[in-house]
Amino acid sequence: MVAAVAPAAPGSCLDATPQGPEIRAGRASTGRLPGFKAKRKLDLEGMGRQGLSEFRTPKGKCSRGEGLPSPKTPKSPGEKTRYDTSLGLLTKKFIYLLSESEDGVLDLNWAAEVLEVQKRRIYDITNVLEGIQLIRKKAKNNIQWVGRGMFEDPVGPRKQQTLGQELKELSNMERALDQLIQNCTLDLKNLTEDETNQRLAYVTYQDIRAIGNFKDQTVIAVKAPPETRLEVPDLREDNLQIYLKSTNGPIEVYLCPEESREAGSPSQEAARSGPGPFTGLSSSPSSSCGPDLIAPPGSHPASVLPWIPEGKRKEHGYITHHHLPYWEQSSEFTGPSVLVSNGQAY
Amino acid sequence: MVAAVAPAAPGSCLDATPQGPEIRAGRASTGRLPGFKAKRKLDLEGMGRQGLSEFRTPKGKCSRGEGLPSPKTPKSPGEKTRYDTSLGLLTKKFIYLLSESEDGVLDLNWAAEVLEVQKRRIYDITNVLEGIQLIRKKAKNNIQWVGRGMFEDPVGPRKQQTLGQELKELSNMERALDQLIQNCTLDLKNLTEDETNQRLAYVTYQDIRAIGNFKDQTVIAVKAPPETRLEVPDLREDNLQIYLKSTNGPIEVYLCPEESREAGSPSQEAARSGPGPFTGLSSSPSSSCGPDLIAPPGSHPASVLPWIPEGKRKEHGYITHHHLPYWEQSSEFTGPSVLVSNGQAY
DNA sequence: ATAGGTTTCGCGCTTAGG
DNA sequence: CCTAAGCGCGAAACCTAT
Repeated sequence: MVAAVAPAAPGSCLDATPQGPEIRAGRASTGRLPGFKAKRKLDLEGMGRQGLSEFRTPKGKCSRGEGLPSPKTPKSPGEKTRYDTSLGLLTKKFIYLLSESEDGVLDLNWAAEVLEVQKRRIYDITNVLEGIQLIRKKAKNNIQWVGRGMFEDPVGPRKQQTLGQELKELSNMERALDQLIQNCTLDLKNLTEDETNQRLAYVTYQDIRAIGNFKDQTVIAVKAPPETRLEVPDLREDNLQIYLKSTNGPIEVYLCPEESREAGSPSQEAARSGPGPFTGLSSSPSSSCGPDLIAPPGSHPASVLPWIPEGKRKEHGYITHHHLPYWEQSSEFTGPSVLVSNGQAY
Repeated sequence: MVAAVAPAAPGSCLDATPQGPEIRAGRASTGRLPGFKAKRKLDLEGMGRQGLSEFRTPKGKCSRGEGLPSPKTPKSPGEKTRYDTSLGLLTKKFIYLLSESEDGVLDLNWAAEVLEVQKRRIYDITNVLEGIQLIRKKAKNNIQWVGRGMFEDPVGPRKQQTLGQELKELSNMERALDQLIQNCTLDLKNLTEDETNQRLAYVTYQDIRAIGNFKDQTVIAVKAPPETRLEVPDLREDNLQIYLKSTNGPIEVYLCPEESREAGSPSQEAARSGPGPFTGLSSSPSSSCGPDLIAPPGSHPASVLPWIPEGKRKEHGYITHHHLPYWEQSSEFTGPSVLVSNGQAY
């Protein structure tokens, strides 16, 4: 359609015996006059808008930082140097055109026209680009850009699509789960805020002790205001420290003693303080107000703190959380009601 | 050196009148017999190890998922179809070779030999690849792969190097800081473990209250065994819950009352319990053992818990952390001694 | 410079394949 | 019969060596 060597209009000043390479005898078999490309079409055809001009012949010296060799031979102004028609430059132009059109689709014929080259050359480019899969044949005379090709990370188009699919599915899954979580949260909130429920929302000493996981464990219940922070720096074994901070109110902590031991003599074991890691505060026979809320260092499963008195159960709501806006982006330490037990998060 | 069309040894069975395309009269100017590529070298030359064989002629149908058109014409077994010699396939092989050699340098002559193609074709490839700057001419007959070319994200080689540099510097910085942290930790550990220091390592009620940050804040000191876990789920504002778990021992919590208020009547404000978020446990006038270690919901800066009695200071070591092995990979909640205050981590 | 040798590679003939 | 592309001639661009 486009290509085909024009027989040279018999009167064109351009074709009239140019000073191109002397017409060698050889290869004359085909009626084709060497030198000068005869196709031009007429030059109109808006050609790719602006840009693209930056690819023009680097006439003067042109400080070519990288890329193509560096076009020597500034030669005569009207002549097109070899560089001007090089595949490399042409490729750049081609890629440029490709980048222009969003959706990365490009018509080869149009490209050939705009770039003023034989279609043949375009094929050279597309073939290679297809090889590295940066491009794909979309239809006749139509190719399409395809992101990242093989290199960089060897994800074939197959794998690529597979992963894309998987990603989409996982996203949906996540959204669904988020929805569920939100629902649950809301339900819980409503359940909790209900006046009726509030009266009954509590746990007794035994309730907690009854939980299997708490068997032979030290159980401490802590109530702290919103935004309370806790930190347990890991020093070395044997000892442990925790930093707690609260802005919005006091923190309450209850040590839940084991049911098995005779409940009622909490301070009994507390006296048995020894040279453990907690020799400090814990072992001090507090003097200010009654029994310290402390268990001695040596006796792990022991406990000495007052718990919710059985008779008063009605009054105590353990699961009383409400709304609090989270300024905190760290979702780690925000929220109401804390129940600390052993190892596993609960 | 390598290329150059071999004039065909006058006796080679291969070149002796091959059945290639009939020798057309035209273009005979140059003494060159068409058909068959005359170069072969001898086929030895280990050729790029294994691999590459996967690029061989897709003889049978070959379920070609993507990429090149799909080579029809299984044709006669000995003949090379047009697909076999296509630029696209060749490019793939070429890129493969390139990927083989680390450092991404490749000798074009060698490539031409291995791939069994005329050098000319290699040039077609390199020119295009150079165009998109995926490749760079390193030297004569030598090109080099260059990561990500223009598209994808326009990070020029300049920017790239800059970022690389920055990355390295930051890594060093990080290492240095880690070192410092470790030093500090060690120092602190030694300081703490020293018998002499242990006797004096404590803080008094006033000491803490004296800290500027704690002005008008509720301060709670918590001592918990290693591996104690705490969680403060973020529900909604206004309310807060904390979950605490400890396997290795009891947790101790002290509420540090404000100095300003007359110290001595801790239970005073405690009685003023109201319908706040902490109506539950906190407001209950505990019956089991003296005053509850709780502050009422409404009065934030209030406190009611017993603190370290002034007279006993000597006994109490607040900063008594020792070694504890961390099974936990989550370095969040592991370690001894906790001091909780307001918002900012401390 | 000039000549001779290489390496690159524009260019378009020719043809496989639909 | 026409498009897509393999293919290779031979010139330009590069190198030495004279």
